[in-house]
Parts: sequence; C-alpha cells; structure tokens
Amino acid sequence: MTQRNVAIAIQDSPFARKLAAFVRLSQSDLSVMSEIYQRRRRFSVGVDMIHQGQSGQSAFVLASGWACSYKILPGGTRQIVDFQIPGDFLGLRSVLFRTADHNVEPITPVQASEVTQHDLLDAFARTPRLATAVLWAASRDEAMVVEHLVDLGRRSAAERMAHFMLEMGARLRLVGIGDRTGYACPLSQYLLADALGLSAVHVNRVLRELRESGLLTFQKGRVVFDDHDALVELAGFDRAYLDHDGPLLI
Amino acid sequence: MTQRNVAIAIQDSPFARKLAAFVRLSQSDLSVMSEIYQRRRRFSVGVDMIHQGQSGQSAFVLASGWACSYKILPGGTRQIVDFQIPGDFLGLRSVLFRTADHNVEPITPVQASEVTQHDLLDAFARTPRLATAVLWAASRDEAMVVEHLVDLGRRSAAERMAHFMLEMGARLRLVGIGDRTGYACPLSQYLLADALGLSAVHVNRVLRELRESGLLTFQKGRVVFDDHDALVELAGFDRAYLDHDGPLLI
DNA sequence: GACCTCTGCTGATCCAGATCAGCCCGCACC
DNA sequence: GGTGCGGGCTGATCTGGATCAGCAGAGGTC
Repeated sequence: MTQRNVAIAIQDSPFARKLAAFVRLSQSDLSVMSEIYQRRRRFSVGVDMIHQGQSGQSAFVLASGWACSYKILPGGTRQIVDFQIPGDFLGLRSVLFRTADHNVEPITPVQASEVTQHDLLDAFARTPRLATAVLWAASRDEAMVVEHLVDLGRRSAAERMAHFMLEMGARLRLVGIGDRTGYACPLSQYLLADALGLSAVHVNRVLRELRESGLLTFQKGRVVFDDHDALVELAGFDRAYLDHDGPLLI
Repeated sequence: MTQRNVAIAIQDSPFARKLAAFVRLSQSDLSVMSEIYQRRRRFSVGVDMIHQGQSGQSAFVLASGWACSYKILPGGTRQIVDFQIPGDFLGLRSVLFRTADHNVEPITPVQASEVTQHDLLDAFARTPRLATAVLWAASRDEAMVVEHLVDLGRRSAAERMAHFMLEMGARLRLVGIGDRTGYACPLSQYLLADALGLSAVHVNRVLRELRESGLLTFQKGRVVFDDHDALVELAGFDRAYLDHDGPLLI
C-alpha cells in the first residue's frame, strides 16, 4: 500500500473525520494516525479494556462496537460516565495520569486500535497539530460529561432520558450510523439506569411514559423518535456542544 | 526584568506549579507563559467572564479569587459545573469551540490573565510541550467533572457535601491555600446547592447534620474538618484523581 | 426437558430531598 | 432610622423516584 493510499484509507475512518472537523490534518498527521490505526484488537463483552486503579494502560480508538466508561463506588454501585461509539477516543486520562481513574468495558463485541503512552507522547512531539486535535476531541468529551452532569443535577428522569437519547442519536449520525428517525441501540435498561443515575425499575417506567405519550419508543434494540421536536423541547436539547462550524486550525 | 528573572517569577505562580507536576517546562515554555501571565485583568463579583452562547471569547488563568462555571437551563435553574481557584485555567472550551457552551462568573473579586484564541494556538505551535501540558490540565479538569457526575448520580446529599468539601480542600492545599484542618471558603449555601444539585434548604440541613455529628463545620466563611478520616470514609474520597506522581514528560 | 440467568415488566410501599412558608440577623443605602 | 435584601436557619408538607417483591419470556447449557 502506498503512502497515499494509506492516507486515503485513514481519512475515511470515523476518528479522522471527527478530528478533521477541527484541524486540517496534514499528510504527515494522517500517516502517523494510520500507523496506529492499523493495529486492531478485539474485545468481547464484559472484558475490561481499561481497569480503574491499574497503571501502564493504553488508550484506544474505537473502530466498531459500543463501550462504556464507568466508576465503581465503595458500596458496589456504579456510575456510567459515558458510552463510546465508533470514532471515539477512549482512555486518554488513563495514559496521561499513568494510572486509570475509571473502567472501560465493551457493551457489544469491539474492535479498537491500541494507542500506548509511547505512541501518544511520540505523536505529539512529532505532530503538534495532532496534539491540538486530540485536545479538541478531549474537550468535546468533557462538554458531553458536563451535559450529563446537568442531566443528573437539574433534569427530571423523563427529561434526562429524552436528552440522552437525543444526544446518542446526534452522535451516531455524525459518524454515519442511524438517521433522524432513530438508531439501533444495544443498551439494556440496566445500563441506562447506571448512566442516568436512576433505578432500572424507574427507567422502565419512564420509557413507558415516553412511549405512551408518543415521544419516543425504545424496544428490541431500536430507538425511534416518534416526535423529535417534542423531545427536543422536553429535554431542552441544544446540540451546539456536539458540532462546531468548520476547522479552527487551518 | 531579565529573561531569567521573568522565568523565576512565573515558575512560582500556581499555574506553572500545576503544569510542572506533569511536564518539565523548558525556559522557552516558561517565557511564553510569563508573557501571557503579565497581562492581568480584574473582574468584580457578578460580571460574567465568559458568557454562554457568545463567540470570540478568551480563556483565562486565574491569579487570585474564586470563580464558578455553570450552565443555565431553559426554566431558569442552573447547574454549577465547577469552581475555579487560583492557578486554574478556565474557558478552554470556549476558545476551542469558538462559541462558549457555559458561563463563568467571579464569586469573589478576581484577577486573571487573558489568553486569546490567537495566544493559545500560537503557543501550541511554538511550544508543543506546552500544548501537552494544557491537554493534561484539561484532563485533570475532566476528571473532576467526572467525580462530580458520580456525586450527583450515586452519592447521597451528605456524601456529596463531604466529597465536595474534601476535594476543594485538597485542591486548595495544592496551590498553597488552606491546610489539613480546613480553609477559607467564600461560597454561600445557594452556590453549594447549585453545585451539588440540591435545594438551598437541604444544603443547610446537611451542613447541620455534618456539624452535629462532629465531621465538618462550615460557618462564617470557613470550612473546618472536625474529623478528616471519618469524612474521607463517608464520602469514599480517593484523591488519586487530583495528584499524580511526578512529570510524565521529561 | 430441566434448569439458570438475563432482561423486561409491574404493583405496593417507603423515604430522601423538594417545595412552601416564614423568621432572624447584619449591612448597605437613602 | 426606616427599608430593602442577601444570607442563614427552621418547621410542615408533598412527591419523584428508590426499594422490595415477584412474574414472564428468551436464550444457553447440561
């Protein structure tokens, strides 16, 4: 494969597409990325990709499948911080902090490219634009976590659920999965509960309410927006934090 | 002032001290920083430093005083995402995303150094190590937001309060304010309520409970840890996410 | 075919924390 | 010296969501 071909291949990956929304990536940026992107690993459901408290962990770029990052509390309960979908960069903090402050676990079978601490620091030294791009991607993740914080702090259960479903819909559409009408969603009600800070029982009831009021249906692994506008209204959803207007770094 | 003197001055700032925990900063990194650090602006209480939805905003390095970053929901309630103390870098996302997705407001009179979009991108291009350091600082902020998310999702009101007070204590000690016994805290119970996702009434009751059970006293602008170990136990507080073990980038 | 586990679903009851209403104090301001 | 008003503080009441308990179907596995 020639250099040029490699660069074309990587350009089409969801990860590169996401970064390109922020910086115009040079040929050398792309080849550094594609080098990393080649090395694929597979993970099966339930096997931690990153383990809280352990050091020397790698980061990953998700190529296919869904994962979730979460924290376990003394007491056994857990809080899911976010779900990762194809194109997402995960475990950055576990590399920068040497020891991981959270877990990451696949929800479906996952394919991911491993990025070691050495890869990362090396890539930053060689291609500063890439470092800035990763900083941007990390900031976008932080914006999502902040939005989840608002969910838990100030939105009711139904608003939270609506907001979450809309956010996942928007994120998936950005990487070419799903459309305005809905998307395939491999999450169980238990996972939703741990993410939204609710009990599984209550998640079930909220989903029923949303279904019966004709807003949203989540059944058999598929989310359908029955009334997109009403959902946006209910959740106070403003997708500004997800997409930005063209590259900042030319 | 000679180059060397400037470098020495900036090295003692809380901001540089924080970054130095992660990367060994070179002479040129320091001089880029000190250039920015000279330009001080003052803000008084209640005047937004960063305004949600507006574009072309700057970031700031806090030199003195406390600020808070928050989001307003349609409906008027707000959620405080975090408080900023001296040495903190704030508004990074408002620069990287061109338009701000949150507000930042001083809680006490504030002195801060302005960092424009141009400053930031320029500094990154000139000193990649600094870019990595800022990435690290941003990740540390994200780790704090994640911990707040866990607070709201899975901790009871008393646990939340304990966790929050311990976290602020640890952060303040890192920049040389306060000690193991307690610290000066300019927050009102209303601010605490907006940060912890509680009502002000309930904040008051929780504070009384903690006081009466001999764990923590917050009165007249001062937080006193009456039983630090019991607080850590109650909150499940693990300060690993705040301090890391020596520079990663040599 | 018996058994287990996972997930979705439901009713009954309980409780942490919200909401409503109001008092008290210090202090800025005219 | 009245008059706001921003805090802190408190009692009474209400409620969203947790908890407890249990059923049903769909796989998986021996």
